[in-house]
Amino acid sequence: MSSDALFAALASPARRRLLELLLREGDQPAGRLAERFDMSRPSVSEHLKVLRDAGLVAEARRGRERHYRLEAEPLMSLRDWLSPYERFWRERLAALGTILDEMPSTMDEKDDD
Amino acid sequence: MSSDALFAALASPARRRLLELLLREGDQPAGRLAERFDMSRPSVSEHLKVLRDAGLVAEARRGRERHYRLEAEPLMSLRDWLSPYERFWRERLAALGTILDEMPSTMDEKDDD
DNA sequence: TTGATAGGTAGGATATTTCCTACGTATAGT
DNA sequence: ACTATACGTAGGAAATATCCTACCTATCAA
Repeated sequence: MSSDALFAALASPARRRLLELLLREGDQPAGRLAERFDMSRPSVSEHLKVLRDAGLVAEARRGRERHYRLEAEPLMSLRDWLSPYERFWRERLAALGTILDEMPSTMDEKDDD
Repeated sequence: MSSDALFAALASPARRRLLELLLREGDQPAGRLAERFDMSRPSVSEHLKVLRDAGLVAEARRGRERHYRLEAEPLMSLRDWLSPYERFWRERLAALGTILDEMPSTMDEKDDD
């Protein structure tokens, strides 16, 4: 409902890395995820909690392990949030193109970057 | 370059609101933006600084005013960040569709939630 | 030049985040 | 039943974020 939790969850590099690991390597138990981090296991566990609260991951208990899986749905609301900005961006690009089209053609120099 | 500053900038509701104001109402001087907030003008000014540092807004000095405008380009890197998750999301949706297709057709009950 | 306006910066109080080391709970294996 | 493993939670230290009230600078207008 509130996108605040979503944006806040994504603000931490550690949490974005967790999402990326789940995306690229699939579901994993918490411990296996934690191994990859320089930080303590409980800290990773807390980051997982933030992601859980934001609906970005879900856990499934398998024996004494807890397997986490990516839940991408909330990210689709991020895409929705983004889209008017994308429209804005495209309009600016289009306007820039028009300006360039209207420029004297004698201005053809090489541009490198 | 680093997306950390971008995500961090978007983490604050006040800053997202600033972006939205610039998107929907166009360029505005800092003071006019600040009027809309419950917080003090210097606080808004600091939020604008964070947005500036993230490349999300640019200022143009006009007399004693500073007009801010939206710079949507960094948000396009957010879209890029998002896209693999969107692909993931679509694949899950497709998989769900397949499962539903393979279900016995006798299972058509109403579901409410 | 003097005064008013626009808006940034400094310093500080308070809240929040991030990380840690214990510690608790549940499951698996013996 | 006992021990080890997996993993969360508690409590707290330290860093960072958020907000405030001064305060400073630059421009405009008389």
